[in-house]
Amino acid sequence: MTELGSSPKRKRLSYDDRRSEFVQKAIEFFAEEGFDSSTRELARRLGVTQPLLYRYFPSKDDLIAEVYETVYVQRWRVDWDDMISDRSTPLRDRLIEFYTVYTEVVFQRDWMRIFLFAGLKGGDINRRYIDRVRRRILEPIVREWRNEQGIDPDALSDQEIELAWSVHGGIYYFGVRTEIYGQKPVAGLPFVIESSVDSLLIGLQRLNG
Amino acid sequence: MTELGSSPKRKRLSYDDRRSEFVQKAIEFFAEEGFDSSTRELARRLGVTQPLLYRYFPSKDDLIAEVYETVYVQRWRVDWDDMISDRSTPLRDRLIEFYTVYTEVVFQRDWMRIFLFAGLKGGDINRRYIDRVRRRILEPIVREWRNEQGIDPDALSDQEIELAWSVHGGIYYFGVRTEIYGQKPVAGLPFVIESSVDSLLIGLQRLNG
DNA sequence: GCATTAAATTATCATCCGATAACTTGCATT
DNA sequence: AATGCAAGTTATCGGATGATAATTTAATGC
Repeated sequence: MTELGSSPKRKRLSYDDRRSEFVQKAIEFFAEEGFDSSTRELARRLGVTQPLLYRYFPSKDDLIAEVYETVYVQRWRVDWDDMISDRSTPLRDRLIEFYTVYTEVVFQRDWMRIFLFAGLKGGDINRRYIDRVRRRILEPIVREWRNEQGIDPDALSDQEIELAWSVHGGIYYFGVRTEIYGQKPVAGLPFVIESSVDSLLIGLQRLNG
Repeated sequence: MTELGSSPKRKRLSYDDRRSEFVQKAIEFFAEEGFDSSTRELARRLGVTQPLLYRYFPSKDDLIAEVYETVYVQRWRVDWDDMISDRSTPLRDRLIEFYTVYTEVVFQRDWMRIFLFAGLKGGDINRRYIDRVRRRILEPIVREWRNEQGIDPDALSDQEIELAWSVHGGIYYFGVRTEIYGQKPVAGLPFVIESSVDSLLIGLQRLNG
């Protein structure tokens, strides 16, 4: 007879299984409570003792580093690049589709909160992520637009990128308001994505008028 | 002969002076180090002993509450309302002017960091601030635009507000990128504000097309 | 079934934290 | 100059925290 949820003596997992279980729970835990929360409380929620954590991670900071790695590297989808560059469909449709799936990943409470915690902690994770967004999302978008217009895709300007940032930020901030600050959105996410994409396309047009 | 910076025996300030000195330094301190940082370190930077803080604030949380109050209530400029509603100048100019002075206040490192820390801490400060932005900034903007168009100012729709949020968020996110994540902006703030305002005006036009 | 080994726990340390109580000292009033 | 009082410090408490060492215990190979 086992107890509810987990058996009373849930011991002796393999090293790899235990380790990934720790990282997974640590993501949830630190996302909700912040990185200043105690390893004891994390261990309590894992149903293990606190010193056990130190047999898998040399220090708390090492565990945190692993949390970063797992969230930001693991959840980046490689097919996003293809979605943006798939010239068999109109750019507007591509961008709406991309931001729909992108926000499915990014508009998750743990993702957003850990991103904010990391940014305030002052490491370079956020800077690196932002660079990646620019190179892998914004610049390709502008290039695709320029290609569709029949102008040199590689001659993109700083203003075009900054415009893309504004639109991207507008969408992102929708997630912050709803997921972090708990604001009920007055109109839905699909509307925000569509009008933002249109706004970007019109803005690019105006810049190259 | 006094030492550099402050006299060696800088004692006996009046209650009010000391209190506001504590609050002011606490804003800088918590903005940089987070609210989980110790009262001992804060006292050290103030050049006083830690128990002295407790003669001015019953608890650490009370001090933090005062930090919130000071930053968000004190720095809100009452003339913002007038700037948005001043019908002697074109709406576009008003909005550019407003966002120029608004970002001068909001794009400050301590303001932004405390806002983010507060949001992650989970109180209702951010929700209340966001409500205020909607009621005092976004709704007036949309009403002004509708008035300029000769349509009922009070018949504003959810989509119009959400559109204003996207533009507002795009501008705000520029501040987050530059002030929090330390990203060098590729184009300057004036460009972001101007193109964002234009984007809003065009978007409103499209919604009412 | 017994030994080996690594998973997991118990016990503990040094430090830090928020908060309180008791004591000291500078300043204004007379 | 003596006095009253509030500004400021010293000392300390109970609890939490990251981390380490020693010990126990469950699974695996023979």
